[in-house]
Amino acid sequence: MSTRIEQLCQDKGLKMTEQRRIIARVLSEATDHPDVEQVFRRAATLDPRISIATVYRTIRLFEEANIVEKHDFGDGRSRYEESGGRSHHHHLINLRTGEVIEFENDELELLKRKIAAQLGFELAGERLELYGVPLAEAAKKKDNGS
Amino acid sequence: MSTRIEQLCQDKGLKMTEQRRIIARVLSEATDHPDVEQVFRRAATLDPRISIATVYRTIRLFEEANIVEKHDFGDGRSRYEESGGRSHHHHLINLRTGEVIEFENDELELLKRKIAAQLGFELAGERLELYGVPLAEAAKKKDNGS
DNA sequence: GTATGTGCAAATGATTTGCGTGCTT
DNA sequence: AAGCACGCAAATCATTTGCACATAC
Repeated sequence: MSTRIEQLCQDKGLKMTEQRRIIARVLSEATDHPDVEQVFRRAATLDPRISIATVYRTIRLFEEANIVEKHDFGDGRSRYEESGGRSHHHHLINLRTGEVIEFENDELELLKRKIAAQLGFELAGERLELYGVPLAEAAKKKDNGS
Repeated sequence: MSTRIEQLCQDKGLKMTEQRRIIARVLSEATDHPDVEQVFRRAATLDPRISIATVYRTIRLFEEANIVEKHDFGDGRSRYEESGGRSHHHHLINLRTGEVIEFENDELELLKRKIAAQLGFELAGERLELYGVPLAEAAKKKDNGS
């Protein structure tokens, strides 16, 4: 009983192998949004007897089990993060630096559902990223609400 | 001077070849969100002396010139549509059927900008798709606003 | 013990690119 | 005429998969 992910795996009756444990740990500890290659490298550091194929397979497994979320930030590869690691949020990508900023917004959550409902759907998933340029490289002292 | 796209190409000083004209036309006339393969097939119908490599090159060219927008609806390939063809809109994908429904929502537009501004950014781009399941296969008679 | 997972390397699928030739300006 | 564009086929890149072996339950 270490990672929340390990728990979920057992709950779902998945075999808990050493490599899955490692990958679960890497994903749990990540504060960024690593791609498969990065997960692989971090995992290989903890245990070299791991192959990138397994990382792909495991991440896909976790994804299908809703244990991790897949993101696409525009570069070629897919990025991942533990679902529910923090509360529901979205990402804003700084186009100058590539930095990924997380945000959450209740109004937005309501609005998305409302829009889906108006179209006759129940919201089952979404993809939402904002891309922005700094308002003024120096004018960022307004986080308090100005 | 036929398509708006052709205009833009000339304005940008791009050579206007027959294949570019064809591809421009296909994209202009599309009411769906074709992938490269589909654009290729439609273009090849109009003029068989066109290769998929050219379609890739041309679509990428158009994309970089902000003439078309790229979308990713979850299946492997990228989908395209003419920018500004209609007003600014987003997409809701019906998870049951794969159908793509376009919608626009002013409240959402304002909210996105507001969120970006609060984080210290000017909104420069975004990616937003909703995925939904029909509320009830039959309860879709509510398009009028109920 | 048996089903399932893993490593490796080859396969795949979308997209890109080098090269020699053709067409637009 | 000169440069950019095209077609073709080979190359890339991320991701998937077949197969023989290893491991969790």
